Amino acid sequence: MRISDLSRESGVPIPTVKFYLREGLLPPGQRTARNQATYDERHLRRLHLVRTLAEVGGLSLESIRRVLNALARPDWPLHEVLAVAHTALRRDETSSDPSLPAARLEIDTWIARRGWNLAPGTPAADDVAETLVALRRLGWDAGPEIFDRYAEHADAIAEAEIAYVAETNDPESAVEATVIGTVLFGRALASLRLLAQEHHSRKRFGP
Amino acid sequence: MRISDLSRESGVPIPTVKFYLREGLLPPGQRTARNQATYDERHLRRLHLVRTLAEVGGLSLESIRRVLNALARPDWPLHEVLAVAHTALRRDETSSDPSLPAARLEIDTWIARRGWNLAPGTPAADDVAETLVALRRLGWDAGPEIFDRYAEHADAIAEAEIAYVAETNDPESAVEATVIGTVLFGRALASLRLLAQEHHSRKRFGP
DNA sequence: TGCTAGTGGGTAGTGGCACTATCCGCAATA
DNA sequence: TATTGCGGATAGTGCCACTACCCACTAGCA
Repeated sequence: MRISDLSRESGVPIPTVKFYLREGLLPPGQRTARNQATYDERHLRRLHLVRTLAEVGGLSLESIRRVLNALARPDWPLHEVLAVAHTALRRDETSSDPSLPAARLEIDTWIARRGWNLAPGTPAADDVAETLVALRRLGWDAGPEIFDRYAEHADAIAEAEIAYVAETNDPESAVEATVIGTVLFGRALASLRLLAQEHHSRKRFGP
Repeated sequence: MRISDLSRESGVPIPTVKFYLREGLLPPGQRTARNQATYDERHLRRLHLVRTLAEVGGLSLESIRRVLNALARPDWPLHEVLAVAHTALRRDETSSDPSLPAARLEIDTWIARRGWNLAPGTPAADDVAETLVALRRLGWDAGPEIFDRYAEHADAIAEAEIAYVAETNDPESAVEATVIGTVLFGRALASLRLLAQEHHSRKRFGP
């Protein structure tokens, strides 16, 4: 399989494939001559993965690079991989709102009350704190309890998801399923929420 | 309130405020002279909203513009506003995968089986179909039922959300709450899922 | 053997997005 | 009166994700 086959099978233009190779998002092919190399199914699969994470998941190439590093370590314990994937998925900017540390403490207390056992400093908790700060800035008189219902459902969803990957025996598949699942089902959940909103909105207010 | 006050109160640099004014994301102030104008609380609030949708919600300025158009029509029936908000929130690219129409049909059938009553051609359903296509391209042998559990929870969440805005009497607040809630609680739900994943992963595999 | 399409590798250029800088004549304020 | 700030306009910046072009070289066919 040469670069043109890779391009045709995946629908990704050749210059872009070359770009991914340069950027290290795609490992180099097997060299057969000074200016020739062959690629295999794994390259094609990786190319699909990169494109899917970028287009469906909306990740930056930098985030994708970090996620792929997690994939390169299938020997890691699964919860390490999950942590790396979660960190990789975070967008990098940090809003430096002065009231964020206080909100973060509130969220930490609330998390503890929920009985969730998390590594201290988990990045996703910052996102929740940031959302709380944003709500207040927009005039909502909200405490962390406003997220209770969401947390309830998130817990049920996550429990099933973790149970699912725990069933998988092959560690490499488990790692990949974790990364793909985190991104793709995250997107699916968001879309399904919108669909459900539309359904209930129609039921209540619709024609 | 002059432009410098607006900037100081919001933390947004003056050139950026000017930029938002030019782009129509912020309505012009009350002119008091050829080169003077005053702004009020509503401008500050709008500025906060634009920044929050951009930074926390990750929306493009183009999406924000569309969302703001929905806000400009508080007389609309709420399910219209919701539809506009949902359309505005979609990222604009359309993956032209050849197997997407078929997947879309599968999703439509599945939606009907669920008993969800939706406008035909709802954009969010395309996103679900796209996710299904992506999963298959990555080797998952999946049908729409793979989303069953997510749909279950999304339904419960959305029902509570719609019930909440239905309680609000002031139509203007209801519209704004709808837009803010759709974006911010969407983000919160995603983060909470990651937190819950970490909790359950630790419980099962952790130290 | 000769010919041409294709290849890997490198450098440079492109387009879009979200700002950011600078300049101008005028207004406000000390 | 002098300085600071304002609004409006035009132009420039930095980043990101490609995309174009060029080169010497190779594969595959005539």
